[in-house]
Amino acid sequence: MANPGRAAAGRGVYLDGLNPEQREAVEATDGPVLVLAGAGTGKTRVLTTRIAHILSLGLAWPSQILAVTFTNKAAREMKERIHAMVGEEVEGMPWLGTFHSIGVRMLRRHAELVGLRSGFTILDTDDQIRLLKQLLQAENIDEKRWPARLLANVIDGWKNRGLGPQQVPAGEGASFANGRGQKLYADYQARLKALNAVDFGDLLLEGIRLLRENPDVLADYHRRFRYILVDEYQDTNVAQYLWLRLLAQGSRNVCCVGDDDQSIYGWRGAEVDNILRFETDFPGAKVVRLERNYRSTGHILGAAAHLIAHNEGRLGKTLFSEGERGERVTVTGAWDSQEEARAIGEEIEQLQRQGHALTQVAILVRASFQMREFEDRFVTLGLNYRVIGGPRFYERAEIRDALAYLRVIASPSDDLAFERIVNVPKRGLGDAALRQIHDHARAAQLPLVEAARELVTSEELKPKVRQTLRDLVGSFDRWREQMATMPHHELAEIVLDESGYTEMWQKDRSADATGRLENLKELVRSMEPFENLIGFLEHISLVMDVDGGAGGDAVNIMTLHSAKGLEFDTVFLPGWEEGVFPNQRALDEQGRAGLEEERRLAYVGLTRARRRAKVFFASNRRIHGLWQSAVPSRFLDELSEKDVEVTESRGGSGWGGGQSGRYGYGPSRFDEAQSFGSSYSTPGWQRAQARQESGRQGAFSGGGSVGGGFADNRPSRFAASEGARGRVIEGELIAKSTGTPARFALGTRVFHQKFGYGEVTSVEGNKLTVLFDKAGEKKVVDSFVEAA
DNA sequence: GGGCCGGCATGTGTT
DNA sequence: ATGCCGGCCC
Repeated sequence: MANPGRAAAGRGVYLDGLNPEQREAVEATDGPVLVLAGAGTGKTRVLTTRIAHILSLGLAWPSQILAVTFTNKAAREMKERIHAMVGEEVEGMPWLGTFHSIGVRMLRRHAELVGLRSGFTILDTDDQIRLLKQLLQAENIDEKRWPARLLANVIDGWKNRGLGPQQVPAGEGASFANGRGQKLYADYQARLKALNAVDFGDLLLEGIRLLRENPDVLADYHRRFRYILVDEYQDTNVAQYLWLRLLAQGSRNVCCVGDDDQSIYGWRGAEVDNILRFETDFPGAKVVRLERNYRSTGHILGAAAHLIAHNEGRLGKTLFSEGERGERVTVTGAWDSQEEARAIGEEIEQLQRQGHALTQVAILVRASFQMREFEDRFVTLGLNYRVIGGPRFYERAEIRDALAYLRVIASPSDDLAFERIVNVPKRGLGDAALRQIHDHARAAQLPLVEAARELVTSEELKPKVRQTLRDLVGSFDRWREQMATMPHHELAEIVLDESGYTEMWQKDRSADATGRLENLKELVRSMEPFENLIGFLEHISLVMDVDGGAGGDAVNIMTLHSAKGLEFDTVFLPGWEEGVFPNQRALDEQGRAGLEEERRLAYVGLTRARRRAKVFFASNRRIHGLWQSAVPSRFLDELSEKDVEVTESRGGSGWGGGQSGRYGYGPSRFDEAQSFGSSYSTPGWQRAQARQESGRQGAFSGGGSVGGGFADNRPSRFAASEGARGRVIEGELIAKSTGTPARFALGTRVFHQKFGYGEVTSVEGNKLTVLFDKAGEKKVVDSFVEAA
């Protein structure tokens, strides 16, 4: 099977350093393979090395490999890593990307076969909902009772399961608006076709239809794709599974990598069953388990393993590590959520004093409302933090408005974009005018812009409205002409200016207006690298993400969901209370399945930690403005005792337990408060109080600009810095092991504020291991020591 | 057409 | 407690 000619060049160099299981997964190129890759077992490495291996053996050309991921970030990383291994060839991997980007690629090539034209637009959630709203209005459905948002979810759910309007089970079509769900779905699809548009779900669903209804096209892809690789297989939904299965029927060389224990997206349509059933779906499949963990210490793995063992219906893996056992997982109770935040803040300051980088610390919460407490606390302490996740750049209203202008310029038939900005800024083209344009468009079978163009030559509109609309149409014509002669980012600036859009925000005196103007500038800047406007718009319809700078040294705050795939030295896991985590709604709506997914989420959280995992719970928490007392999470009891240390909250008031049984399960070893003395006079507490008084200036002037935390009406450092940055990506979170020249050589004598004098015994990028004369061996970041 | 008030929900979130 | 949306009034 190997092609000796190509294999000769540097054979197997890339295989060095793989463990036997990883190597097995890489080398099993033929037939179906399922790689069950536990947390921190080198999953990405296996995937990328496998591709390098296939290329290096000459088994396939880069263009003959289909490699799918869920996120752009994952695709980007994979590209980079393959590139590092095999060089230029990766440029020729046109089929490495997200399910959706590959879906678009296929649909654009064969658009006419599914009733589209090749230049179809891709609607995002916002457009989708506005469209559905129109349909609901047309049907006279009470939007209060049946919100468009809900319908969008219902339709997405159907699409996730690979169901077209005709395939919706009868009972379910009735579930929305008294049985009108299915009809609305059908109407919606018809509207999309009329608009020459698709939504995200269609990118797969129409892809499936394309392959099913056109055997020649399918056969073509079968010939093309000699190898198929899928990342995060546990997150695939039914539609993705069907799509993959169709394509994999060709070569049958399909390799899926995933971890059933990390399936946390069931609520979004992911089917754990896909991974559980792999061997049935692909008979003769080889299953490789990666269980050797390179990330976490023994105690962390032990606690996580014991927890996840409470789930049924797993494929079963047991992670092991050859590293040290390390520190036990700590469990700390606090009186309320404020004390929890205070205790965590103190532990972080402690770590900071010991020389730990804040980028290596993360707080992982179940729900975003928990973040606020930490933000407040950290602002008070002057501790830098960054919130990862949250509203994304391209979802901001001002960005979407600006994009709508550009969309209308690029494709005059984009009615949804036109509707969005026809009266933004306010120019007197309200509902009445828009309705007239709509009516004419429907009668004349024209896009809205064209209908408007005709309408202004008639007497139908009021003179004032007619003039405004004529000007607007004229502006779009002018901008469209300029598109040919002018760099697109300059055009964007002109459009925002001449349309009055920039001015609208300049006049706006609300607190976030400056931030929005910043965002618009950032948008214009982000357009520069693209070849032209069309290219830019195509990119952002699929990549609703912007690379934010990594920012300075700051604590990472994010949800457990967005932490998947990341790792940190120290992980704080607050809010382990019944109702919060496991989340009550997950239990109510999904029962046992919901509980198991919550448990997997806990497992994901624990396994993000390399060296320290610190779990917290509070007895009282304010939820929706009401103080509620809570019971420690059942997950606490599911951590193995030998791996856990129950510590005292620094605030020291314990949690006043004794409320177990409220949720109908047994007593907990965390019910009793006896291990928590009331020690309000601990040094930490005194210091915290001192800080609260004197430390205020630190909150506002302290350190880098990463910290946000100002609520809406406070000075907009938040909006201007963090706000513009949006999502932060993984890249910088892991300490660099190469690249930066080491500041200290082995054997150098150094001095550390806390540990005193010592000698460098190992160097890993910016991380040093130092044998201190008094304090013994410690790992420190190089910026915290100086040459002695 | 614009601004104010009241009702309602308020898990996780990629493409 | 808080924010968002829709309805209602000027």
